[in-house]
Amino acid sequence: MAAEPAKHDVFQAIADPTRRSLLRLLSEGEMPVTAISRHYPMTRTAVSKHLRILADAGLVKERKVGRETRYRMEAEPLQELKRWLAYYERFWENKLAALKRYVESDEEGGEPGLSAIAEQRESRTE
Amino acid sequence: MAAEPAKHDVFQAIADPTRRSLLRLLSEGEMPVTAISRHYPMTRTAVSKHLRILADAGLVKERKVGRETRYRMEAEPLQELKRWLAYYERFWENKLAALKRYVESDEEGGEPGLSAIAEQRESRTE
DNA sequence: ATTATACGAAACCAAATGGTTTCGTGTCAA
DNA sequence: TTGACACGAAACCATTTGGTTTCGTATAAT
Repeated sequence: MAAEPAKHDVFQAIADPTRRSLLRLLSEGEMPVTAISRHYPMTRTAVSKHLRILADAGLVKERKVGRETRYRMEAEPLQELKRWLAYYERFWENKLAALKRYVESDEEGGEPGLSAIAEQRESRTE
Repeated sequence: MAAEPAKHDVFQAIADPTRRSLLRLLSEGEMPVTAISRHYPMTRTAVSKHLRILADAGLVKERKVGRETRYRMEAEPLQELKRWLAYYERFWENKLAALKRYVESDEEGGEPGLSAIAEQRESRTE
């Protein structure tokens, strides 16, 4: 019972720059298709298809008002992205913490655990 | 001077489920290509191409050791995703806060500002 | 009633994507 | 030195993607 079919997932939906832009635009409020498409250098139909993909991912909802279809953003599905990301945060946080220790100790001899960071900081100049 | 060419961006890189899985796998540690590809129902070459795309986005780094190429994860570029996401968090947080107020007040008459939530909670059974 | 507007569906197209097989090269092992 | 192993490059292929134009239909305006 329940649950959307979700033919397109959130990761795929936000992969396209135009769709990310659409999301941003709609975050300012509901808007009908023609008004939306005025912001883009492509046909209304193309924009409409992007909106469909966003809708499949649950990131926008449509509402018919007279002869127009108004779209609005739905941010909730982005929580999945946030959860996914949470797993990886510790990795860059560890590295930042290590870097901080390294800088504060201001020693030059690179301890083994920090080699990756040292390498990164030197990656310029051959 | 400086700055990666970044032919592939992070959003596109993580759009593919296989690549997300690769990232997860490599988060456990450095691994050579053949070992990596044993986890997937596709050829080593295919995996190699996914790794290339991840590398283009800066999400993995390679290191040659003897005849093998070992890959490791680099989480930092995911910070871009985090920053992107930060903009949208307030939207679902607002909604959650509104829902909380709604539930706690346990009134039945829907105030105008909460119509979207009411609608959402009733969306079944027409 | 007629015309104009707003939109989606359909058919179509070029390019990108995700995969394959085949082959060449560098490196380790006998 | 002769294999065997690890890998990437290249050529190729089917499907998906991002876009177009054309058309039909519902609603609003005259």
